Amino acid sequence: MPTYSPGEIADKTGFSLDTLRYYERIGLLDDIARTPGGQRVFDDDDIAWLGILRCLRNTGMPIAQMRRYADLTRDERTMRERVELLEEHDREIGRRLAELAEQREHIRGKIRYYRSLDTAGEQE
Amino acid sequence: MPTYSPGEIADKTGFSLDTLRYYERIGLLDDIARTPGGQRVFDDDDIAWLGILRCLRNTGMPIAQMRRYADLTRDERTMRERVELLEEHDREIGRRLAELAEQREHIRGKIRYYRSLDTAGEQE
DNA sequence: CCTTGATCTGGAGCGCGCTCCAGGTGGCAC
DNA sequence: GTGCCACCTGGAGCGCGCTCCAGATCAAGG
Repeated sequence: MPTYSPGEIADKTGFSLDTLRYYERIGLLDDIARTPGGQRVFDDDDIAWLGILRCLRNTGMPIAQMRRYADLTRDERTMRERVELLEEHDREIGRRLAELAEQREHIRGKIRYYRSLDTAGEQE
Repeated sequence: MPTYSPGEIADKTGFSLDTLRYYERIGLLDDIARTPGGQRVFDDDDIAWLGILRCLRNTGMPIAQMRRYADLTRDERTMRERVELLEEHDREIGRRLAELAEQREHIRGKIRYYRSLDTAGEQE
């Protein structure tokens, strides 16, 4: 299995080195392998997990909830709870999509309004 | 034209009293009328403006950009720039909608995966 | 070896967007 | 008048999610 240095992982995942260390500190990331000298060594499983974190993060999940999810993944018997957590998050995303789309219409209405004024003003 | 106390406005707009004062301090809100004694008095125009702010904020516009928009509305000759600002924001919303929808699919895939494991596990 | 650049640690600091506080004033009901 | 609650001001504080720093160590090339 290939391994990667922290710098490579920062490039691949888009998380900064500081963020990777921060995530490890707060328990979002655990058991990152180390060289005998203490430098971190990542593998493809770590990349996959970071991909999940990136996805949850980008969809607005708070860190506290991601930690809860991370904790659940440490116990094999928590499939049900993981599904519940993700489903609640999915519903949250649904609400945000709906709100965003609705508010977008207001903004577009505003744009049309300005455009109409602008056109009217250019008639001279 | 009816007028409203700060408390009524907080109720109507969902902004807290502190946030209303904060918005006035940083220049998102100006010329709020006052009683002779110095208490704020809002009117329907203020409510409309706060509605716009609420919309921009709910769609993730940073305060710095809302300030820029607020500044533009103080000059009649800035219709073009206002439209540009709103259109850029509209595009930003579009990007966020697309990203949210895409990542949601990943999460749903994850849910389906857990579900399949769960069902398999229940066969005993 | 020695250099050089990547990485290590613990802890302080930051930017955003509010939120809270102390101490004082306004204004309406009684 | 007198309560009493709403509201005022300036400024400090907070929660989140990183981000930066100092000073030390590691690892690979020459």
